[in-house]
Amino acid sequence: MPSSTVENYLKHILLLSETERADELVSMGALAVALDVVPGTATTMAKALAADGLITHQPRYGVTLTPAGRHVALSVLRKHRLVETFLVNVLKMDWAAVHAEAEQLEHAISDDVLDRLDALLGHPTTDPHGDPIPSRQGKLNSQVYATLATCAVTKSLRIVRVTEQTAEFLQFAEQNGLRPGTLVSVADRNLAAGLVSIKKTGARPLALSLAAAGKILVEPQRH
Amino acid sequence: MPSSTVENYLKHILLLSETERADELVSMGALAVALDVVPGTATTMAKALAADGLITHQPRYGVTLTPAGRHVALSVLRKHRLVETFLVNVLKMDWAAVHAEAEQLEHAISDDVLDRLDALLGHPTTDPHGDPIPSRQGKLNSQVYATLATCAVTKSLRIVRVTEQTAEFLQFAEQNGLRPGTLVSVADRNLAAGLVSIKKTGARPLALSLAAAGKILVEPQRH
DNA sequence: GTCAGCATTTTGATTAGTCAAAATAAATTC
DNA sequence: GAATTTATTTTGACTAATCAAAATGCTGAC
Repeated sequence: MPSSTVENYLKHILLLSETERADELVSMGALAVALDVVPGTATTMAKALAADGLITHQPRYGVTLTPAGRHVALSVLRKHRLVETFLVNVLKMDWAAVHAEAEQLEHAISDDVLDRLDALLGHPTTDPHGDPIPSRQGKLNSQVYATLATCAVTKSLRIVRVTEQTAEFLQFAEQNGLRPGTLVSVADRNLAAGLVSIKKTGARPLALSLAAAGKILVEPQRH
Repeated sequence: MPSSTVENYLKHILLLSETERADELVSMGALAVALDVVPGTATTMAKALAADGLITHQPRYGVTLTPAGRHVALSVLRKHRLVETFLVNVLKMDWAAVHAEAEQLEHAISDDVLDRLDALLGHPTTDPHGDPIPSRQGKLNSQVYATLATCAVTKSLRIVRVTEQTAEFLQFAEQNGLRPGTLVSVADRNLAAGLVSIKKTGARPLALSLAAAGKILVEPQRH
């Protein structure tokens, strides 16, 4: 069994390689920041994971997951997102609090318990933040969506995902009703000022920084 | 936060001191066996826990929990038993499998999640094996029951608890319908042969070793 | 009362994961 | 193309938890 530490490294390598444009290596710097360790620690761990065949390490350039490493990472991510879904849907926990809980539970839950949880929840495909849940077979829907920072202005949009884990941001989103499923439109975008103004039907406009708007993924509203 | 290792030491000290007659010290030998480490490791850890004020250590004689240590131990035990109850009652898992699962989850679950689980389950006072669940305030019902090895013969009895964690024994008990709540009577007890013969109403008698019978706690049947 | 047997403690070593800080290599600037 | 900046790697050290095996100290038998 991989340790929780190993699971965390692999999970974050997966998440970082999703963020970067395809088949880019994940840098030691980015990995160290994600795991909150000094860069030297990330290098040491990278060598150990490479020796175990879980990642490939191109010294000085970065790492990628091997199939074996990706398999572990997807399993951890599936646990994380199903646990989050359970905590919100069944235990009625706050959207903003569940990430921290799931960080712990994802390493303690067995495949058997996970399967039962999955069935109890009705085999969901996304978690409460709209993040896709890897399938049991390890398939991860990584569809590319527009964000409130990049989509066309005034179009009728549906929020599909909020890609930010901090309780702070999620609380803000919650309070302003910016959850997956919510219908919004972009009223105005001012690149110079770095501001996006969005509007929920029947509510007053809300200003977001471009950075914040970029965390909210949307699709054209379906009818 | 105490590490999982520390939590496990404290939990097992609590469990061992429940087993022993009151206010006996828990020996390093017993502790080492319970935690599956060599005795020297238990000694080393005992000194560390004593330095942290979680136990008192009488060198060469044994250890007991301080109030602070007992508090941690009870919290872990509460998590363990509520998780077991959840796994059996909600996820419909097998009686025999849940102990191993709960060993992991007890260290990963927060107090907040635990409270919600407790409410979801309707604030149970015992887990599926009949083991008492410590209250949120840290009260542990440690009522002393007779066992099938010690109770009067032919009396009408109700099983209240099965004090054995191994999947093997629990599977055996399950298959023979020896769960908490089941009504049984002791048909015969042969101390020389070390055998107890028990009988469920409307079933044929079942032979148990004295050791096995001693794991099954009973009370006089209530009407 | 001495000694053998046993549990406990001590000692020295190991592994996983980490940090601080020095050394090195790559990229950027001029 | 040399020099500076920046990222990465290396080195040495530390902590938590563990084991193997030697040393110690109770305890009960004689």
